[in-house]
Amino acid sequence: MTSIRERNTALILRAASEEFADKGFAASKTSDIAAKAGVPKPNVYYYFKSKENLYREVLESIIEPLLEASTPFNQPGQPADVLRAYIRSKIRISRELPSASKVFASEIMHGAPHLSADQAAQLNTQAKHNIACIQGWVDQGLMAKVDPHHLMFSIWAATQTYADFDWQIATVTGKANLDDADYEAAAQTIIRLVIKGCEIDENQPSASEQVTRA
Amino acid sequence: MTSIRERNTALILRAASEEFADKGFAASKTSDIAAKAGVPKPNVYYYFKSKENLYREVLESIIEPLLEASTPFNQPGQPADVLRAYIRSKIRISRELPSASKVFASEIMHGAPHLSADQAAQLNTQAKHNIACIQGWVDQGLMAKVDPHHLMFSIWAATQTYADFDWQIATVTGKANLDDADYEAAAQTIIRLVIKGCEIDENQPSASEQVTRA
DNA sequence: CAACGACCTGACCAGAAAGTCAGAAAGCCC
DNA sequence: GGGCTTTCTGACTTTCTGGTCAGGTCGTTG
Repeated sequence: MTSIRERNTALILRAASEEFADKGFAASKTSDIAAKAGVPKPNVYYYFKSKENLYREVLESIIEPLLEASTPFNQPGQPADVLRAYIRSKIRISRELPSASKVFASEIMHGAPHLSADQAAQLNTQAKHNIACIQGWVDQGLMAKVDPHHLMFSIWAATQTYADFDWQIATVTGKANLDDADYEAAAQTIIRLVIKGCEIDENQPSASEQVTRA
Repeated sequence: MTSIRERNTALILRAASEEFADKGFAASKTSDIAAKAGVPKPNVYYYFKSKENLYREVLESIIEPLLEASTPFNQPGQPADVLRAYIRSKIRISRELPSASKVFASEIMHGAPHLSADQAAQLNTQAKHNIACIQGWVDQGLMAKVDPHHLMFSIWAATQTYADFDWQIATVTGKANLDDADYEAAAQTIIRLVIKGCEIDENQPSASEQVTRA
């Protein structure tokens, strides 16, 4: 029974997520994390060797969900269905793991200095796969000729923003917290922009037709 | 001739922008900023009273450009034209003021603790105006019934991302820096998503027609 | 050219926060 | 209950960095 260990590490990890998300790595104090977790500071060092180590573990906790969000791209499906599922996954992450999401965003914003080469490679590989997948659809004439890189950047940004810039969203909407309906509206708006934006233009030849004519 | 002062404050301000953008407020050292600006540390304190003060000035430098980007909403125009102009302004800011943009994003991400009430109010007022403007278009049947809040969030996010998450963009595209063509492609992609997403659906009654029938 | 203020400098200080440690307490297993 | 490991504790050290200061230099203006 290492239930004490499990309990405490979980407690510390959660407190650390919130603290790092709130203030950033450098501005977060281990003593505050300890206080928030309800344990004495030396225990934080007992379970995690250092502040940086603790930070890395928080960061790691978001990598898997992030990779998992891309599963729609790893299975066969129509462009619209895949994109819809992907957007919903990303929105769900923003909603359910807001702190880890923010920590990740902050990490990326500062050039990912704590991300391991392996983690970066994993994320990058998946991203490139998704982009290649979209490029494939474009080439097959299944969707309009939209730049897949920029399309992905927009989707990432639009979905992440609900975690990262929650203050701005709260200020503008006047609601401290978004509810189910708000997240549904957010998902639908982004899905609409993406799906409509990817629809093949009526009075324009599709990519495959162009190829045939060339 | 206070040209010495002007020169040095500009030098320090630029160095500070980059440093704060790169590492965040807390992780930035005034000694590093001084070194990057090519002046001794006490001079930083001579021209700016404190680190926080310096940070606030950097932050302030982005407020005006940000407000200015909304000018398309303050003049009459067709929805598509206004949105197009707005997106291009925002992309331009991301490109031309990447450091200040990042500092601003980071500030918002952490709950805007250094933003003055006045600055927050200004930004908020403008944001609400833009959203009301879009809502007006929807009500007049000039565009599809898209939630204006979420539309704005998506536009903000999609355009900001080129400054904030430049590392990710560099990693995925494999280019250290985006060139003119890349920014043009980015703008066009976002514009396409937004314009197509806002187009009135053919086989759906517009808002004004609905009102007439009601 | 003198004198006044703006500007520069290296050495210094104070406080805060990361990290440590020796030993006490609590669990756990036989 | 005895002995082992895990967990806890408060007091301590160390390092780092924001901020200061006394005095020097420069440059501008009468």
